[in-house]
Amino acid sequence: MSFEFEIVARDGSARAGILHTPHGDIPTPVFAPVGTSGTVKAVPPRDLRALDIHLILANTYHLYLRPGDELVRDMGGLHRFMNWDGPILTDSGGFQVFSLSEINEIDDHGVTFRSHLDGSVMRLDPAISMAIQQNLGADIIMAFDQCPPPDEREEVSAAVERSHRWLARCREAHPNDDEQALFGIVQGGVFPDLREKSARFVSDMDLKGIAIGGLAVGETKAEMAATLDHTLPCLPDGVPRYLMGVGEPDDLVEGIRRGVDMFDCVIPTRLARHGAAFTHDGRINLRNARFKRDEAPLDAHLNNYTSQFSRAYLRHLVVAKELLAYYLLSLHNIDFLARHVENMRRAIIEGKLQKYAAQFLTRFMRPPEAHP
RNA sequence: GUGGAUGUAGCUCAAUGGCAGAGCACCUGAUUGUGGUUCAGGCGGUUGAGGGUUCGAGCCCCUUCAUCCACC
Repeated sequence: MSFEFEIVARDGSARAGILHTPHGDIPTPVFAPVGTSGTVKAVPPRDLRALDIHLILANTYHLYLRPGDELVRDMGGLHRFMNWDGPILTDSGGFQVFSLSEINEIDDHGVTFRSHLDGSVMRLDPAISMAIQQNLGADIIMAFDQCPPPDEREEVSAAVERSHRWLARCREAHPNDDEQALFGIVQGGVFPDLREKSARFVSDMDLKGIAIGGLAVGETKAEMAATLDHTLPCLPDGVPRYLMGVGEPDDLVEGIRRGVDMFDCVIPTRLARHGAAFTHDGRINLRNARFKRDEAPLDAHLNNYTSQFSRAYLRHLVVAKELLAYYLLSLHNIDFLARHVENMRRAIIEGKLQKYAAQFLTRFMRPPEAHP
């Protein structure tokens, strides 16, 4: 059992690689759909395999609250529990503590909070997060960090220091990377000096992977790109870089062309729940009345299971709040992002990433009124 | 046929005789380390019809139409 990362091709700053994990190899760049409660909502493993998904993210915070990490452990671990035999990544639970729960107290040791489910008082700190993630048994686990608003310097600076101390404690609590690889997380908001400082600190920890956190949380796309420009050159070359919580199709382009290897995002399934779909001509909102009698499939340039249904029918399912709407749109949106990343991997190997990126962005970012 | 009640936005309903409103629906937009939510904005009216009183009527008076209920 090992976590080796091989880089198989480069195109400028972008890389294509293979990450070996106990549950299989992950071709990178890779996009990981996110699942609450240990499963990708509305899309079963059978479909994810059919879509050639190589990695999924499961949420530590959600599983900790329900059904509980010890139950998952007793049921044979997350892979067996959700019947997914491919690689799994768990987040630390920290982000949701800050975004979903009512914080009671944050101190240098950890966070006391109230569950958003039943209001009960809970505690999370580096050691607890490591223990939970060990019980869950994912292939890749994340350090417990603090993700503040990205543009308040004092708060960001304090969060960087705190996240660094917490990373050291995670390292102590999780010395064995053979079965589970621990990834550290770079913070620093939109401030270049803080990012550089954090990147160097995390790089010195000799981790199996390094994540860039604290982005896609309210800053502009230009700020995110600039932050990546400041951060990625400070990271070691031979270690996978993971941009957390990203993202939208254009963000994946910007990340990959700068050398990001891994992404996760809720957006394909969240958009599905909101009745929206990715297409090569941009995002569409199926609630729009203009699709009422549209017989075309969602995206003429992406053939998948959902293609056999008309936009008019899918719109009807969305408006009627039918469960099938969430399923079909999730399937389509996950497929869109997976194929998009796969195309970029192939383009890197062929030395044509910039050409692909330019063509993709030109179409995808066209103003809506120009769409067919 | 008699008595009573009710007629206001697509729907359900507000509005001392003083700028005709809300919720839902409909039409847009937002949502980036998951709760289908939520948020922001927009369209929407000859107050059933006709007449009268009044400075001013959705509201008061008369006529009429429609719907519902009760009783012949």
